[in-house]
Amino acid sequence: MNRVTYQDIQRDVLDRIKSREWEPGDLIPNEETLADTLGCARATVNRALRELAQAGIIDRKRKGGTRVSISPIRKALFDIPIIRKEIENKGNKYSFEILSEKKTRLNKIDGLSVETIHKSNDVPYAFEQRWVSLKIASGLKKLDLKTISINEWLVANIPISTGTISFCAESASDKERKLFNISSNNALLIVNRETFITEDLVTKVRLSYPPGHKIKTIL
Amino acid sequence: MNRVTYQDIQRDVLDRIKSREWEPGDLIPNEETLADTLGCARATVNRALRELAQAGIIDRKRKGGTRVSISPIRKALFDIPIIRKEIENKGNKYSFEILSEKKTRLNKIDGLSVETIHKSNDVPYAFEQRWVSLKIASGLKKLDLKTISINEWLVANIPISTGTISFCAESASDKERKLFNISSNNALLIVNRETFITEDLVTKVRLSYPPGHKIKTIL
DNA sequence: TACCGTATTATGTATAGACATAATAACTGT
DNA sequence: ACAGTTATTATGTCTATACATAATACGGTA
Repeated sequence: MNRVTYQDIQRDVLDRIKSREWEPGDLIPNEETLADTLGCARATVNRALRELAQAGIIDRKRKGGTRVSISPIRKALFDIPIIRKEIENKGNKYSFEILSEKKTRLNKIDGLSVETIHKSNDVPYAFEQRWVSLKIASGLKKLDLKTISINEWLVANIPISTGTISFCAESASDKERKLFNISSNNALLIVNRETFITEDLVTKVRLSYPPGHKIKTIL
Repeated sequence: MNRVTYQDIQRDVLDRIKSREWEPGDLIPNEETLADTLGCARATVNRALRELAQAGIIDRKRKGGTRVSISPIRKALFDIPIIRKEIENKGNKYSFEILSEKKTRLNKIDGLSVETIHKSNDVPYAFEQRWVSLKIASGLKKLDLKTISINEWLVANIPISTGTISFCAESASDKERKLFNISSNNALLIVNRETFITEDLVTKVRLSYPPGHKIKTIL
């Protein structure tokens, strides 16, 4: 006489959708009847369905009821780790080198521009061009930069932020061709990130990865 | 005498983290004391914190308590829409053209290989190379292919699936250079997707986007 | 000291009941 | 037929309580 868990309910619902008992667009029974037929409380059904809705599997509307999502805008969750961890997780040695560092202005805000090359087992792994607001960078002493990368410093010291991230492809510049030691006009994967703390641009990063690099996730 | 909602609690917690009252790595009060000080039920605090944990803001462990996550921005949620919608959402006209179609085997499984070019206002937008398992493709008649793309047919007809997605950059092939009308050896953004239904590979797609294309999300 | 069982603790989950809210349906009078 | 009001419905949320479970701390025994 085991209890019905919210995960049981999720499995049940997913099975019915997979078996096409409930097809995309179909209205499924309401929480109360589901609770009755499954033998559990409505709150439990609610939690199960709420999470499925978050995942984009079903759509819910007050009074309108719950239906199987018709064009599931599938959502892919990517982990954006610290580069050091990304490398160490592969069992490789991480190191980095600061190539340049100078004061610049971005959108009329004083800041620091830093170029870093991240290495995996001493082989260039990613090239980082970063601008950091001086307001933030003031906490960033020269000493720090010798031991940890800005990337990591920021993550550890700026707990909450919002921002945007985008992926695109670009041909390698001369500088990048030299850094990654690639011969011809090759394709780099570029990640652009802007980070804000309550409206203020804190840092802006362009990361370039050499040909062959993949950013992967499981749906 | 308004009630405290779980969203109030989330705001409160986020504010304390932003103001560095609670720093990365810090243990925060347990659910019961939070409920007492905020004047609400533990279940409400639980829901608030559970969602923040899902978002990667905090880490929770039974008996261990709840602490502010050390590397907070590590998850990015991307929407993977149907290409037609992606184009129509920009207010452009969607069309597509099937370039080739033939039976092939992949991992000893019979299937159909189809090459499609997706267009936005009649300009090539993305090039799709897809393999679909014949078991699945049997439901896919010639008629269907004239009116909707496989991409869309699959999304509408295969409600639930798991799989992998990866991004990378590649230099354009001769074929792609012609399709996108690009002059030199240019960088394409490549999206590779594999979709499974309970262990069985259903479809495998390689999508290539011309130089300049961006896939973006808000953190 | 090393090991093993037990107590403690914080989170995880289920429940019944209540009320809130958004969206629709039904009804009303003009 | 129409616009405006009211009723109904399904989801959304909060509460209080209970018990489950994972991880740690605390013992005592060999």
